[in-house]
Amino acid sequence: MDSFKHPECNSCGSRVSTCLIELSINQVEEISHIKHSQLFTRNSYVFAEGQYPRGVFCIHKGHVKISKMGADGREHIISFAGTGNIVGYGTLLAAEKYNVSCIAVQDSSICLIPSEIFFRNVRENPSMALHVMHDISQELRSTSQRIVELTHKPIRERVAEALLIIKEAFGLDADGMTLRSPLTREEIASIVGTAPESVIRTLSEFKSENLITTNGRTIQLINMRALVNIANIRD
Amino acid sequence: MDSFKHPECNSCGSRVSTCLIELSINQVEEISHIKHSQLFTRNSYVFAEGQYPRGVFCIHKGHVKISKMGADGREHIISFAGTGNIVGYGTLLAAEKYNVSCIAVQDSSICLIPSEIFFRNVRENPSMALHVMHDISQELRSTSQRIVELTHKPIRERVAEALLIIKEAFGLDADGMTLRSPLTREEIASIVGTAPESVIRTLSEFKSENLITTNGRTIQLINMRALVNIANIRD
DNA sequence: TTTCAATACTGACAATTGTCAGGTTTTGGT
DNA sequence: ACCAAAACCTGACAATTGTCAGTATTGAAA
Repeated sequence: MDSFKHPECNSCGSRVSTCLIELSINQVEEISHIKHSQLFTRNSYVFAEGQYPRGVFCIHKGHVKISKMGADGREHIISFAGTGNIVGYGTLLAAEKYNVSCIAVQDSSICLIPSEIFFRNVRENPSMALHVMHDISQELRSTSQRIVELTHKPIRERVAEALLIIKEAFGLDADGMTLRSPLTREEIASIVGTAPESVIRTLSEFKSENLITTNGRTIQLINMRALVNIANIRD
Repeated sequence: MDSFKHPECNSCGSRVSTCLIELSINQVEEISHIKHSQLFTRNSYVFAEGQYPRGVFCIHKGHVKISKMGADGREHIISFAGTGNIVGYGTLLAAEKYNVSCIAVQDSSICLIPSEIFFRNVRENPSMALHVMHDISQELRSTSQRIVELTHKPIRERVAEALLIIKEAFGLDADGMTLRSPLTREEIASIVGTAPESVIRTLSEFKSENLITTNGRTIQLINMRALVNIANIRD
């Protein structure tokens, strides 16, 4: 979590893949000066449930999980974000405490854009405002989708889907099949909404059906088509 | 679903309880002329999964459920909205097809504000834009909350919580305990994410523990405190 | 390289929940 | 007020999933 040389906003992926694309060069320049930048090591908190937001976070490099503690003390992972994404504007705009935590799953370089400057730009720039609305709406859509999948699908389908979610979030190695994911089996269980043992058992099934192979913590998807089928996705 | 005499926006509850409060009298007047108004009977669709949005819906009077079909063909109810609420701006802003359906659970009077006029107001009025963002963010928060509760709580807790959700959405009769809800046991099951039989069984438990009484479809909450406890809510 | 704690895995068992089948009551339309 | 359809309820059973206990493997730090 040490401070270090600030990345330049101008050349940052977050600038072109998010609502910041709506800003002028001068506005980006201003943000570049005002923002804070930090390194977060794996498992360190970017923000935590119950804290008050002080701005929005740009992921300059790395990956984070958005998760939430259940009443029983178990984690549930709601989504992932990676290089070029912005996290935390939902809570900022709702003007409340965070109801989720954001935790680095890899060593990550992340910048904080303070509330005031974010709000000022949203207020003065209708295109940016619409872009933000668009992004939050998308988050809402995928969260609603997850509700239905978590409540109405058996574990086998949900584990298959989790593998696809991980692939989307972290990508594959050059071989086109090895998941670039630092997640433990327990974290996968927190995506699926089940116990780690159930995940492990399902992964063993998949192995014996030649859909995947594993090597320690890493997983290779060797029959993607079949996994998509099992996951039973329509959208 | 017949057309009928249009309600006046000026005196409508939606005007003061939503983002429309940010509009000037003239702007409200304009909407009042352009909007369409319809009566929806119980179980008729206000909009359906897969359709393209043509605007946002103001609930002048009545209640709707926002729900989604699972891959197994079972309904899941994500949330409710009632008199004075606006539904559907999430999808409109995401510029996609609806991924949820909106269905009247009572006979309801609902107005459609066309996309163009909604977008124009959002674009020209930063306060309205921020208000919309605020509301969507709140929806996102409660949807995230539901994910955790649905995946990590046993049925008993979720049924207790469903009763409290119904109370919030529909209110109580003058006696302070009878739920003003037209929902069937199957619909309650669609909130809880389980089979109707499981709901009925849990309600029977609650009855034998003197937490509720039932009279046909209607339910009286006679020990709210205990129900809150069982629901195991923290926020 | 060695060590040790964390993680991965397996099997057996228990608990929860879903499914099916049946009878009863309620509801809404005529 | 009646009737048919829908909704409610109960019990028995099956299937899924969670829990616990124990071993094997891994990988990060000394």
